[in-house]
Amino acid sequence: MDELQPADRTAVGASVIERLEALIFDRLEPGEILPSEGKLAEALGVSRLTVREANRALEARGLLEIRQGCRPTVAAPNGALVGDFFKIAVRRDPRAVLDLLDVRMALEVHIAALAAKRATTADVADLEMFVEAMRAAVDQPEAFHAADVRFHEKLAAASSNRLLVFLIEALSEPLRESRLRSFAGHQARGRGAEDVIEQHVAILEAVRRRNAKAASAAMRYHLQQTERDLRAMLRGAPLRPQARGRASGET
Amino acid sequence: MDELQPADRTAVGASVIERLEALIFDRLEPGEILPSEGKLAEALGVSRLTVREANRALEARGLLEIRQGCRPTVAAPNGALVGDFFKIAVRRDPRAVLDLLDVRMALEVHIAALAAKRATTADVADLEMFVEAMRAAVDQPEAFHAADVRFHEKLAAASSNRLLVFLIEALSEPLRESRLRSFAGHQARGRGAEDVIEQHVAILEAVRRRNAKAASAAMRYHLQQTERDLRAMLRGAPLRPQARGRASGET
DNA sequence: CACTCTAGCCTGTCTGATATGTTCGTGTTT
DNA sequence: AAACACGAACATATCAGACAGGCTAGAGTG
Repeated sequence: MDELQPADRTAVGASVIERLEALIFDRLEPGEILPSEGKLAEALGVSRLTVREANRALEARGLLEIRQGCRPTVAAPNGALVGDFFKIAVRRDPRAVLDLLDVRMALEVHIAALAAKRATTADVADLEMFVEAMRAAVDQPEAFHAADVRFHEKLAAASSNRLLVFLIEALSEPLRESRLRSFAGHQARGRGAEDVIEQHVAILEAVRRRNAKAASAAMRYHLQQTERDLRAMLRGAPLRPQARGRASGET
Repeated sequence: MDELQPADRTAVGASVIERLEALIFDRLEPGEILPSEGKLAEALGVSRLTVREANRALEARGLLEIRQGCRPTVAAPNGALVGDFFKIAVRRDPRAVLDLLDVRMALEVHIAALAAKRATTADVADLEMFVEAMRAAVDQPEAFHAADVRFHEKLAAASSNRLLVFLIEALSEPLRESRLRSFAGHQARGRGAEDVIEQHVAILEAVRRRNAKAASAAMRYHLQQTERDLRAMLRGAPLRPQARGRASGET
């Protein structure tokens, strides 16, 4: 009698979402595939439409991946959702970029400390490699920036905390979109690149020595310098409206 | 020729989502309402179903609120999405709770420093009030815990960083679900409550004195103690399976 | 003026049909 | 025999029309 009969024709969707969610968490691993919409509709006693909407909702929550022609596959957790949230916040209020920098400071400083405690020798070797890549790319802003990002991502990974990795990942996207990238390029061109490398070396060496406090301090200094240069550049050339190819055409 | 005509009948949904997104960000404020599904379908030249799915997708991303009978309203940004992400991560791997504690440590330590720099006298007064509430509730675990949470939320607000507020909000939900709440109650019963109050006072006083370093240190100590006690309790009585009313009945 | 109640709007769900993308087995070719 | 091309079966994407149930505001009543 407790089998939920479709007496209420209005809460069916939510019920289907819950049941699919339970199915995904309790019986399936990331990468596995779900039955097709038709099969699920029949099994759950609802229409294909309802299953479809449930699938889309779960996709939006990062639990499923849906492509036309293929059955839905269970998605591995990733920071895309959180990145979306940050992007939305910035889009609603551009000043939120400064808040993003605060968040990054908080996370990276802690990451540096954790990495100093938990990094393996292999991790340290990888970090060193990225610093070398930066040295080799002082004249190539793109490559320099890429190596910079990889260094920070690797450091997050070395903290052995997957959530921190996701969060750093989520932060880098909206920060990059906010013209901080062109800034990084600008930064790399001048002799500032050497300072940036030096700051990364300081972090790396602190991690190698397993000195959490020094790693935190080095990271804090690095981000403070980055933010200071950024603010200086923004004052110098404040938000030049991105010159896209769009001349006119606002539907 | 580049006006997206519905020649492709397969990318219509994504296009509608993008257009609605632009509409929401560029022309509407939180609280305003969108046209009904039917109107939008007609205006965009697609079927009601497509608009409906777009609406649900935007709802899942935290941009809309949809209730039966009412037209969709633009939602204010909130941390629910991020909270969902954390909850999902924990559900996939319960050990992620420890990662959550790391994240909280990172954020709260930074929040304490920012609050020391930015808090107004009114903020400090509010914080003091919550400490008083904790003092008055040493024998009422529920109220004690509530005041504790309010203190931390208020501190985040005093950092003048809305993203940090959302993140703290997002963290508290899954942490509470992870039986940390019963722990807080347990903690409040013993004389540990006095220690906890003392730790909050230390944070409060550091903020009042505008001493960012001291505030950070006090917060770090507080969270370290909390985590230490938590681990001790988990070792003492490891995950007692929640005794619900369910005797038997797994579908 | 306050209260009720209903008509109309809106979302929730179902049915059935067509278009488009994916996969995999089959058959052909080299 | 192996590699490639092709098509049938399957799966999702979208459309159209219909009905059920929730919500709101304005008409009507006391």
